[in-house]
Amino acid sequence: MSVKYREFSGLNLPTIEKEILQKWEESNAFEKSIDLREGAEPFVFYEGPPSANGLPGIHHVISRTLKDLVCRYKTMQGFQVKRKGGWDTHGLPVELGVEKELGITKEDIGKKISVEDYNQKCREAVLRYKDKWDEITKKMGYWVDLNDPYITFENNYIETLWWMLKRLYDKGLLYESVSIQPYSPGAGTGLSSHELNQPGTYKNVKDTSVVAMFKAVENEKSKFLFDTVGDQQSAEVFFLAWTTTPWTLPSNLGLTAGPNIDYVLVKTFSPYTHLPVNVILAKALLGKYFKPEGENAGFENYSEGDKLLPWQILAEFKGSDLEGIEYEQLLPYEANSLKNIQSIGDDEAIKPFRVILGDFVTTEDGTGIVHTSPAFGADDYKVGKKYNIGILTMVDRQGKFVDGLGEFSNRFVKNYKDDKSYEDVNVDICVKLKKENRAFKVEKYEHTYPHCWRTDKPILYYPLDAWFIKTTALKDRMVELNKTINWKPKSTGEGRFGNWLENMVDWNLSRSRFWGTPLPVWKTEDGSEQICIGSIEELNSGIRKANEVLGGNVNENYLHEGILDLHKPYVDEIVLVSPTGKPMKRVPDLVDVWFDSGAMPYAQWHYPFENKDLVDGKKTFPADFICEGVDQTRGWFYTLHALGVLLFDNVAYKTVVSNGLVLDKNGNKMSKRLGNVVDPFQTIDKFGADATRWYLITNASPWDNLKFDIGGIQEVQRKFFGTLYNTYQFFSLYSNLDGFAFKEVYIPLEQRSEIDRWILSSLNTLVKTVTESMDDYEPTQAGRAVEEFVDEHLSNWYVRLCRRRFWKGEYEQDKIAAYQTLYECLETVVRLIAPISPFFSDAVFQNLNAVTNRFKVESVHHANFPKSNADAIDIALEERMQLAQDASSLILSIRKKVNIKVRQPLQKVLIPVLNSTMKEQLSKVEDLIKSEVNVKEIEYLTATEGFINKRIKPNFIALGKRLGSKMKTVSAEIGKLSQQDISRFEKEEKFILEVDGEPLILRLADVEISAEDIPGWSVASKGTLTVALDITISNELRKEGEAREFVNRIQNLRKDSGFEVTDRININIVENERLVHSINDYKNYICAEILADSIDFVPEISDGTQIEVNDILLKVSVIKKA
RNA sequence: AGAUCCGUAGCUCAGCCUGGUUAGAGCACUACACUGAUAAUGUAGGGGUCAGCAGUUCAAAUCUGCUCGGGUCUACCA
Repeated sequence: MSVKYREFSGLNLPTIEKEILQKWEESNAFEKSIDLREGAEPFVFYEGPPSANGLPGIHHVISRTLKDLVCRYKTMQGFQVKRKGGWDTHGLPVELGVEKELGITKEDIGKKISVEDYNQKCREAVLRYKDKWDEITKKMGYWVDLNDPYITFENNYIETLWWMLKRLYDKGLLYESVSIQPYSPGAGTGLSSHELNQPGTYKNVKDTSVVAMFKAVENEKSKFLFDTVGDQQSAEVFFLAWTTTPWTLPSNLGLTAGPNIDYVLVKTFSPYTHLPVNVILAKALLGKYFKPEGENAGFENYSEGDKLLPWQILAEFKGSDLEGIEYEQLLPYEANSLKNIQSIGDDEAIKPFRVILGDFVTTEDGTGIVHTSPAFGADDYKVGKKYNIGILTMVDRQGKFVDGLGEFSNRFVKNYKDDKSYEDVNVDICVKLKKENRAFKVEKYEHTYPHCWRTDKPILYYPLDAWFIKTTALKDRMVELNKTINWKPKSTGEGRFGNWLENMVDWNLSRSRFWGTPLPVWKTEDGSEQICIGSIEELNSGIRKANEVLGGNVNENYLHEGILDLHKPYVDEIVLVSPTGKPMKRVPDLVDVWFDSGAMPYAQWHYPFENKDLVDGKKTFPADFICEGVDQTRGWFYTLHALGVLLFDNVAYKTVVSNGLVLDKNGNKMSKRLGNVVDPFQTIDKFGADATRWYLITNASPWDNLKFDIGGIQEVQRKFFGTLYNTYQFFSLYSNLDGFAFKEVYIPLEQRSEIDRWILSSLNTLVKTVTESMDDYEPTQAGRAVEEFVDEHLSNWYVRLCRRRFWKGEYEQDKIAAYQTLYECLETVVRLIAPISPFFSDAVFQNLNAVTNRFKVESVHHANFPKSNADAIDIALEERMQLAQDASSLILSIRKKVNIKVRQPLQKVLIPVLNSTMKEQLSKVEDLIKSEVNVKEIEYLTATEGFINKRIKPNFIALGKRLGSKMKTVSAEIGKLSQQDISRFEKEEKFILEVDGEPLILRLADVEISAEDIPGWSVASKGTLTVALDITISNELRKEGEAREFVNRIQNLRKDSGFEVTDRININIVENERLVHSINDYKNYICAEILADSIDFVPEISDGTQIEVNDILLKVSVIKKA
């Protein structure tokens, strides 16, 4: 037996990991883990591509740990798990980073720097931190294939995107429309939601707000209003509508009411003109404009100076009653005439200036009637479209009013030019309305409003042309298929994602940026003809055709080789030709980067131009599993799902795990600003990837937010890895001495001792638990179960109780059984934890396997996951071991209380047994208890009246159901039972209780009886288990105790002297009256324990050591035999 | 504003789905013990209005509703 188990010199996870990493690299362990499963059933995993233009953070480590552990687990379960990596390379963050670096703004692109150069910069920037990413990937033990990653800016990738876009186009799911988007007149550009969410964009501002009065037209529809008003002098009826942006009023086309909101018609006076008026507003908002004491008061006596406005409700009705009522245009000018409105929309059916209905109306602010200008609000636009009230954009892209608006023409709606003499046009509009009896209330209103992060000016919501994917067309199918997806946690799928699907709007694909996938749509100048390109080949033939048809130098740079780069500016230089022979230019839009990532299932394989079968043959589609942060719910999870359903009528993933955020230890979000960002490199270097991974996984469920605390990693390192390490060290120490290499036949379970069968039973139960948890994507449960096993069962019970078996005696059956058992536990545990902590598990596995060669693999990651052996599981055994642990713990606590150390043997323990099962269970573990607590015998007490005091209490679960409300009375009655009653109850197994004059028959199952006390003994109890300890120390016991103390002291001396465990010794003791009997009586025992060949009492020792045994001092010398 | 997750010991978390009468564990703290696993370990102790309020129930940490606090996502609107 030349090969020995390698013994670690100390637990240093980072060092072990470096070593393992090197081995993995040398042996291509990752590639092999896939190759070894060639032909096996695939388990499909998609890597959500990170963007390498930022540094990896600790939050990347958690989601990658989750991905990695699932993939490793599935591999060990026999699946082939290919893991193609990828890089997300397009998009705004990249562009902003480059702009910052170059010190330019969007406007400079094409001026100070050409689009070509700019995009080149972006291309260089996207993989700026690739090295850092590769490093963290390696160090954290994330196995992913980065040799052949998909990169979203590559032509092949973009070509697949084009193919997809064309398919959508052909299906009629890609269309152009206006959408109302945040727009910065100062910067002259639309803003993405990302830009709008920059810190500090939402500012508290005071705006001039106005409640405007829209005069209702009297006709058949509005008759019921005017009837109520009667023939007052001024029979005018006004709708009140509030706005904080008076500049939108010239563009007003409708008034939106809530169909179920209660409205009232109120007779009152205008606070400004003091003319009698009748106004309509939501009933719930009356209090905002009218004082209670003004109701029905003094209309006749009202005069201009009066503070109190008299008012009276004339009628009450629902919003739905108002639908269709017309009103006079508030600010009519040339530019916003009905004729113009209809000609803008090219539709004579457009009918503005009506009351329409919308669900978005609330009664929290304003009047409950919303002034609606479809150009300047998304809700307005939507409802306006539904009612076909047209659209007016009376503000140009610079942020000023257009011509034809009288005195307001060409005035900026906000001070976009930093004009010192700027006068707020909103105020002037309000003044005009006041004068014309069209304003009911004008005031400054404070609210938050988004500002452009670049110009610091308030943004406008502005209609811009954009391309959309008609996701709403397949909404039902998306909802339906979502129900088949296994969401972890479930609530995210049903709640956050489900709601999102229910409220889906069409996907706005357009981005007016530079670095991204160009939308492959070309249009003729008049827009009458357009074409969507679906491949490079199609584009190249279009290039040639256009040159042939249009002649001249059209596309001359692209005739020879075709297009080489599918980005701007090149694609924009291409002119195509329409069927009717007109030139077509590309629409300038880029595609939302989320389309890039949502397309990765297909684009990563350049589908359908290559690898067609991978997708069509369902070999790599859909994914069995994906995992990202919960913030991806409406990002990647959505786009994957949308494209999967839209294009393939299939889910894109079967299981999705959305992990929570990583917060700092105080629960704050990590941010550079706060300086609380955890550097994953430092953490891993210091504590090791395994401890970090284990901590991240076991500390909280993946979907809960994690409060990241370095202290927690230290704890994991010490508690879990330290314990496992110690257990392994213990094993290797002794098996190296004994030469155990698992060469002997596997000893059948029935021939092993109780404790061996117990730990193996627990082990198999553990395997079952872990497998179930992992299958259910609950790694936290799995990890915690292993922790408990290693700590509580394996280390603190099995090894502690079995230590002697390893170091004492010959290498025979029982010892071999112990080795086999402990070995099996270690070998199984490391395979169980391999997915979570890939390094340490592999180190231990390889150390074990190097000696025994039980697995014909190089790495734990090539081994199979353990399978639970149901035959090895013995629930009764596990229960009685628990009983033994509890009993021991109780006895030790008594020893502690009366201050008798464990080395002092005691004679007897009494344990009252409540039934025969309990006695049977206890007697099977009797020896364990006795040796653990150093007691000679255990006596079982059966119900002997007077000796044991018993306690009885109702079994609430059983009785509660039966008794219901009588429970309280019965509970009290049971509590009153005497010791005699309880005995009789136990003997007869039933008891009749008088409750409210009625007999109630109780069975034993209806109550819980426990032993409480044994008068005259030292007792302790836990649950139904009670123990009593005989604490008298006889002379014989005292001597044995002293012998044991003596052994202990000598063992310490051996250790201090640096003797080997196997060295034999001779001992001389200076004669000592008080201990001579103890030592002589137990000489054989002592010699056996301390490996002594002789113990002699001598008159004097020259250079001995002073030791102490139970306060007795004596001098000894220990001599190692040569 | 809506959706969702979370709130249990000083800290990190179990328990909640399926309600049952002394609410657990680890860490930390205190004291004692142990010392052929020792960068360990055992025993004991203090420490809780289970965020708050209300409801359902014989019985609520557990079920329901509301409120408060924290996080995230979406939206930001007259």
